[in-house]
Amino acid sequence: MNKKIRVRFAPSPTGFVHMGSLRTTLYDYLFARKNGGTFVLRVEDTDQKRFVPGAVENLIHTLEHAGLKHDEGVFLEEGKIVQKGEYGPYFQSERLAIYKKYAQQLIDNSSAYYCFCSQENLEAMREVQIANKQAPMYDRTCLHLSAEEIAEKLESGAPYVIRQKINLEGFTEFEDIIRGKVRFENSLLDDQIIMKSDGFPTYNFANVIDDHLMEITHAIRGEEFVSSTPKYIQLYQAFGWTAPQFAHLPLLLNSDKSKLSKRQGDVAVEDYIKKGYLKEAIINFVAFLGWNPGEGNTQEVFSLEELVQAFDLAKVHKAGAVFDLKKLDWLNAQYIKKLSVDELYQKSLEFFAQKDFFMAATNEKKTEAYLKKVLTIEQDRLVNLSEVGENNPFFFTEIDYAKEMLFWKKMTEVELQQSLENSKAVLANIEESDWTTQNLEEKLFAAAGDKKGDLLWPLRVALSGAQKSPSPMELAWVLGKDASLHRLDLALAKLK
RNA sequence: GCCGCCAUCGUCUAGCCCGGUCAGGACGCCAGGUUUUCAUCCUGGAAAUCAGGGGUUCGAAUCCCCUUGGCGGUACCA
Repeated sequence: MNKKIRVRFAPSPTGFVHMGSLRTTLYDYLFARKNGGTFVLRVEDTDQKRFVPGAVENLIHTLEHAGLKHDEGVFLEEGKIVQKGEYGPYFQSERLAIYKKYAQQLIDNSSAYYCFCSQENLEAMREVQIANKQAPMYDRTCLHLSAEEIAEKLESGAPYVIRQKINLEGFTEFEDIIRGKVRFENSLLDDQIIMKSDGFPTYNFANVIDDHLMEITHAIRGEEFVSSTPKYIQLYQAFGWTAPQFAHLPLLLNSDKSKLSKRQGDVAVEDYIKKGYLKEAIINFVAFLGWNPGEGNTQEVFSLEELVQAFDLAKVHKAGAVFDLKKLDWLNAQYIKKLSVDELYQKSLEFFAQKDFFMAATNEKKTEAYLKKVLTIEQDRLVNLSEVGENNPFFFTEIDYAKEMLFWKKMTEVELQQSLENSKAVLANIEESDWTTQNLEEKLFAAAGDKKGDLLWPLRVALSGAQKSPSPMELAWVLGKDASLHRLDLALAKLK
């Protein structure tokens, strides 16, 4: 009853981390942290056909990047996969002998049996059943084989699987932490395969064996496993084991409410990282898809630590949640605003490096000091890191623009020239050491009087070549005195 | 088909367990303000007859029943 809480994240290594998997892991993590439990990472690599090289490394890397550190199981150390903990091995592919032993135990106590039916026959049987509007279920042909027949077939090396012998009487029910009581009629349960003909266990079997052997107390997983849970429970019963507590999480949905899929957009955590979403924003966002602190709490932005404090598995919803990028964007912008310029700079470098306009820029525009100035201005305008510099390429490139853009409202050419000369005089009079946005603003405002547009608009265009840009003071500050004066000269040259 | 789960603004949701404020917040959207443009920021607004229909009750989003719709499962995938 007071056993130490142990949860596991048990992904199959298919190559990338699905957003849904991230949320499951996050809930595992939050639940473990909140309750002082242990969080185990176990790799469910029982499907050899789906083996993807490098998937495990990628998986661990992504989880660690997200900050969801586990305590036990499979880790990555200096690029190498290592296993830590007293319940290993943590790769199911390395536990084959264990599954074999337990499967044998079930055969010995008549809770499982050999099945020699071919896949073609099974398929044909299923088709007939469906045609007859019956539920597709194994017909137990092999359950009735005599001991001699079984021995003979095994002797001859015939391929076989091992099936769980379901107890068809009565019903099986369990108490789901999220859904409450769920009950299934046993007569509807299928004699599912627990050991495949290649000697590997199915997820349906390995999951039960490992959760028990690893002393998992709470099985937190996706809703898609609800209907197989009664079979797992029968397995626990057949062994005389106590089942863990179950918590089945609601699904993540596309905007059309179908299960979140690749076809309708990016589903991999890595995709969002590459697009410049901060891990904190992704975690925060995904945490609220299917859960909410409730009780009138209206806080939206939560750090991982705050999530640990507020999290409650019982408050997780039952209904699926649509994955709404707009809210992710907003959250990401919030997190970007909270960054220090140093942090923003560090995180932005790789994104700058992806831009042609940046790579083509002169060296003095790639310095740390210069980029930090650019980022200071952009911080409030960024939705994600990948758009860094994108809206203000004039910080990096030479500019060109039509002369007409320089005019503010109904200004004449003479007035425009005066305006630009005026700006030039003001800027020329400011010492390099006083070159701050605050001081620039003070001096420019003083020179502009109450007709700010007449002075500031031409200056903006002269400095940026664009109609939409940060303020002229900010532009001048980033560009520096020399470049600003130079760009003013270029503007004046257009009037000649 | 069969089994199971679910159902509050467009979206994420609070409220539901312990019936009784104009059903609250956030994103998005619209309008206004700040402002030299953009963004930020501030203010305001539209937005759910609480899926529909029956009950129970003085009173139901909240309790009960039915219907509908959506989703999941029904593999030698997980």
